[in-house]
Amino acid sequence: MSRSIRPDALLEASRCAARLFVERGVSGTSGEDIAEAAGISKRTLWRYFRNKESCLAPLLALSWKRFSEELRAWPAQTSLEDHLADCFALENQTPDFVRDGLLIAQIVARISEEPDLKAVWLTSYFDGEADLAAIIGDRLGRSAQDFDVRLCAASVMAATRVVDEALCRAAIRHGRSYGSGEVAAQMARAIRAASVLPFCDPVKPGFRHEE
Amino acid sequence: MSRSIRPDALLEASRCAARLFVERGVSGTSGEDIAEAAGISKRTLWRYFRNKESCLAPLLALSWKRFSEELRAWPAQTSLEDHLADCFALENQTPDFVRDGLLIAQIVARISEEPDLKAVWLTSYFDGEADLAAIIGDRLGRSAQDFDVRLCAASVMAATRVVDEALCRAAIRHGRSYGSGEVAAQMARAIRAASVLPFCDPVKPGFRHEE
DNA sequence: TTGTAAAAGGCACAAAGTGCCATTTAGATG
DNA sequence: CATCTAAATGGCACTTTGTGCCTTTTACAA
Repeated sequence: MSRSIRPDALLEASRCAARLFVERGVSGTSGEDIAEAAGISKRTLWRYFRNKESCLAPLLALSWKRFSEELRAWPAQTSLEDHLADCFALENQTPDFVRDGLLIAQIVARISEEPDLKAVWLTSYFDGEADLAAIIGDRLGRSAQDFDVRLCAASVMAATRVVDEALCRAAIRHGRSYGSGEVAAQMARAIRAASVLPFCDPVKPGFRHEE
Repeated sequence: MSRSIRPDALLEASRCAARLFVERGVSGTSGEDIAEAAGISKRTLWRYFRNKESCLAPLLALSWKRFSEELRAWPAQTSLEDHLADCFALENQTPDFVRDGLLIAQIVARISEEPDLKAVWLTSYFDGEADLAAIIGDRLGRSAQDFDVRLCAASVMAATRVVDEALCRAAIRHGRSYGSGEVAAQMARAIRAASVLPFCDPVKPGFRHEE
């Protein structure tokens, strides 16, 4: 009767919720369904998550975390295009990442019908803006609190979101399939366009952007 | 006992909810409180709104609608700076607009503590992106569905959001007060910076932006 | 005035979410 | 290994949120 220890039950529950939301929609899946699928009690479910929608948040946050860590590792001498091409190359992705990415893509393809999913999804981008500001700030030798850096981060995040949404919709709903190079190129183009500050090109260490 | 007819009970309920959320927080106000304040039954409240948070949506949507209508009326020969200065000038604002603006500012100043408010707030910006894309598209002689136009709209919306948030926080939480000219200038600067496409300067009728 | 369609209300009920306390579990310690 | 402890989980009663279904009221036209 004793179960094996689950090291990250919360994240696993988040994945279960995502799968159910995709299969049956949000209103079609109850808290009980999610708890059962995740192998936890309802009480624990509501301890993990504030409410039904936010069951998704940890999965989205993880996905952003993996991406933002790759951005953190962006060498100062490399252009955005080259770095993203490298990040998105399939051989550099763990199977876990790919599985989660597919799940998220299915969620994103549904946001126009599911206002609750849309809300968590938007929130996760918003929450990522501070990280992105830190990355951009580092690259430019500026503070992450600098207003222009925050502005730039918000713009770039919005661009990322628009591309994500467009690609997910096209892929899931219209069966369009994308090579990793194509994804990297589209993303790089959008990010570059949305960059108020010049962080996309190779920068010298110690470089400091002038107003 | 017969009450006067309320022409826009839903919007009024939205304002009541906003006031209560500001006074007592979201979790501190029940559906019953909102219904009572708005003078409607609980049943009607839940017909008006999908859930507690989204009670705010109509107020936020109205505020965006008023702003987007001013942007729609932006003469092609006027620069962004001049037009915004005009829009924000106090003598051009109805008392209603000002009252709602103050209420919204109080909400926005609280979003960091209220995840549910944050979610509706972000959603309302997202929902406005299509309008903004239409406005930008018109100004540039491009389609609102054009990918670059949507990208630009999303970027500009993000910039608007960052400025809104910064000003509301500074005003409400730190007692900073802004003249309408100052607000217009900050907003114009951020929007211009975030503009991927050149829609901020006077454009000739029939002008068509080249890739 | 009466007819009528839409909006609002009442009420019972389902689902979401919390408070409180008992139980289990993972380690630490002797 | 036995035992102790703090944290995580579960159970259960209860509140709040939200819906289904039906009745009543309201606006307005004929």
